[in-house]
Amino acid sequence: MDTKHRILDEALTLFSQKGYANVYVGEIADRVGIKAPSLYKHYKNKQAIFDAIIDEMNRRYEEQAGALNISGMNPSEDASVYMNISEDKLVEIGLGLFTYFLHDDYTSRFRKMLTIEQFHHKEFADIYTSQYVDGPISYQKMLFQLMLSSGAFVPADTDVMTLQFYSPIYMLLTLCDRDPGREKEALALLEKHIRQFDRLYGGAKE
Amino acid sequence: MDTKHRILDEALTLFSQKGYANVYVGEIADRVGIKAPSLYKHYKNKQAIFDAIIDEMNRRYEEQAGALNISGMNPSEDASVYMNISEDKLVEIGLGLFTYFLHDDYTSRFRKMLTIEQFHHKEFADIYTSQYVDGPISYQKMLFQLMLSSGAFVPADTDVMTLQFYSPIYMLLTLCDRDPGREKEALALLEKHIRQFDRLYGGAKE
DNA sequence: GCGCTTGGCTAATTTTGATTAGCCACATTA
DNA sequence: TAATGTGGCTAATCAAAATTAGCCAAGCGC
Repeated sequence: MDTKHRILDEALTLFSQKGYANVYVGEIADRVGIKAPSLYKHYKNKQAIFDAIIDEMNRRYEEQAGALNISGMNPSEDASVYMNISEDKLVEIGLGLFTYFLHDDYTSRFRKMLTIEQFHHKEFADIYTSQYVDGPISYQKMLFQLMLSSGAFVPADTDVMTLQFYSPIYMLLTLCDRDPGREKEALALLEKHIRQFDRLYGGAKE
Repeated sequence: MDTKHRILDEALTLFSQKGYANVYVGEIADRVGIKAPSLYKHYKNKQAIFDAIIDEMNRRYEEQAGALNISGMNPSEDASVYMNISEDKLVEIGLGLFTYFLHDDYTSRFRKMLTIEQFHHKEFADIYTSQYVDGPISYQKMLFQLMLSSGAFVPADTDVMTLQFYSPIYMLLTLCDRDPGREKEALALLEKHIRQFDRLYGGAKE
């Protein structure tokens, strides 16, 4: 009954490992436990499977963007919540973001697929950038602005602060995508980074 | 006469845009200005073209590593050269690295190819990591250690310092690979980052 | 209990792209 | 200048994958 979803799921896994062109429909079928021609009962052709993955991705993206708008853009109710954000809290935020991105089942496979296809399809490049660069950065920036305005940090350019906070997360994320064995090392380094970050910028605290 | 090189060159360009599997030998031939079967006068098959690119890449890599060994690993002659490294000098180093990586004709295409193929071939993942993560980081780290030991910076964990210095360069590099239109913005941000970095860590200076 | 839809299968068929065969012109050289 | 090697071309051929045809069983609504 949900063979249709299983197909998408296995296809995404394969596309994220080998890229669209290296995956044969027979391979997808195998994983699902059916024969290749049966796939065509569910999708018009290979391309349609790919497109369905993109659609699903867009759906989730909008869903998530919506959620962020509610919880993120509107915390003006009480900015002081952020004032006393502790070093530990910052570590939690940073490592949480990293861990979520790295391990979330869907997200991580999708990110790898985007990585592989980004230079081929412009739309993928755009999605990638908004999802893994501009998105997180604008969210973090908003946080830092709040924290700054409530005096939690030494005054500084928030663009730079955000860049400095986030880019290690990003770099280590892509590193672990390539080599999952280095996750532990990455986490340790990331924690040191964030504590150091807090020390460098948090001079004005308490 | 040097059709053989032209083939490699065009192939690399195409592989870096679409990935090995999406490039047809006829396409490479077209670009070179010959017919597909003529390619086989120069290379045994498509795979051989690919392999030749890798070989060439390895050749350059070793060449470059050799050069670094001479100019980089052995500057113990006079560490004090680094003591007074100025903010401007640091900016120059950072932006120089960024600009070189981004624009060097061969390097940039090769990096994109690695990006596309990294999850498919483990060897590529390794090359990528050593070339764009571990390599630059260990080099930078060495620099910072020298600078620290000569008192140019406030004492700090060099792993973290290096991570913080380099990862913005890395992130913006991959951003510009995806979207060259953002180079100017990236450069400006990077310069601000490095000046800020210097301010944060350089407290002990002069 | 019958006609219909769903989703699976096997056995073609088609397409596409890589590769080979075999011919030819030109240049080099013994 | 004949022999040979090089690098190009057109016209096959091959192989691999995608896709289609056509059959069948199970489930289901009337």
